[in-house]
Amino acid sequence: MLLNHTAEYAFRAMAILAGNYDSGERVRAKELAELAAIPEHYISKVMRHLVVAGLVEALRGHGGGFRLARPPNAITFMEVLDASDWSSEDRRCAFGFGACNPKNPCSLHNAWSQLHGCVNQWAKKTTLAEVRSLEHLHAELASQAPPKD
Amino acid sequence: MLLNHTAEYAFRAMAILAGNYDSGERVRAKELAELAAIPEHYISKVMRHLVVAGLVEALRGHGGGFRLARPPNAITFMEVLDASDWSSEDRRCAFGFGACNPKNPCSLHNAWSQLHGCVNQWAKKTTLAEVRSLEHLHAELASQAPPKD
DNA sequence: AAAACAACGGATACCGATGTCTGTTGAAGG
DNA sequence: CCTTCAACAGACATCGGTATCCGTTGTTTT
Repeated sequence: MLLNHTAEYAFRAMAILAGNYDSGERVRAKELAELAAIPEHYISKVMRHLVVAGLVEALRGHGGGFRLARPPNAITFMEVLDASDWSSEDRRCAFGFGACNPKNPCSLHNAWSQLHGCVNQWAKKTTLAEVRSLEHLHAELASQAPPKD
Repeated sequence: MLLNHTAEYAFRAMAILAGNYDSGERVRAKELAELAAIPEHYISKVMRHLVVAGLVEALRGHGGGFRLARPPNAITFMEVLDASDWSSEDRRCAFGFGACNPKNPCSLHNAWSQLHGCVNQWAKKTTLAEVRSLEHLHAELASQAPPKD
């Protein structure tokens, strides 16, 4: 798999919260766990990372729960990855050579950079607004004359 | 990290073998482990996957060792990933919904597809010939007048 | 003030990926 | 034919990410 569990859980939780952002309401951990298919007793760990990273706002007690700290279009997936202690490790050489750099690259440097570059680029430019395009997508699909199906 | 250890080890080993392809000689597991910084007793696991996948040719006994089964430019990183039981899981929904598809997508479907797409595209089009460009790279750097450094 | 609620935080258990060890099989050289 | 070499194969140990549990803290309601 491309992401570890924690990072994938974070993606899902953020997707739910993004979809719920306009309502302004908070989502409780238990609900969130169910909606995002995250183990109920594990979600607190996942959310904690997102909270301390400042991406999610938490409130305790009656009526408490989680919601995005910013609008979805102001939160990139890169931030979510970083929050989930998923280090992109751009600088680490594939061979573990400390001295590996563009001028004195290890033999994997080129390919390795390309791979990381493509993921990082995606993560930096894609925001949580992308997940909300669902409604639009549905709307578009519905309004457009279906090809032939 | 982007890849699990086994997959990364496989990348490194293949890079070494690719660099050694022209010589036609085989590389013993012990050497390979040292060159690719793979735990000496773990490398047999890594290499076996590559062998059964038909990417690497193994020979036992005196003068034995490993070498690529095909020229580097005929082996894509996707094949290496597949061999390392790194399932790209294109079809799996990020939410675990069996019914998730382009016509009835989950809310992460778009973003998820993009991410996988970018990695898969890279892996499919990039071959082990890429790692050999090292020599060329060095040659180019040497021949070119350095910009200003 | 008390009770209910819900996130926080640490301690612990679990499990699969990773790493180690030992013996076996197959190939080449003497 | 025997020895040596080196990949193969499986059993076992280890480690870290994952998951569970439980008590604590802070907030709201009554």
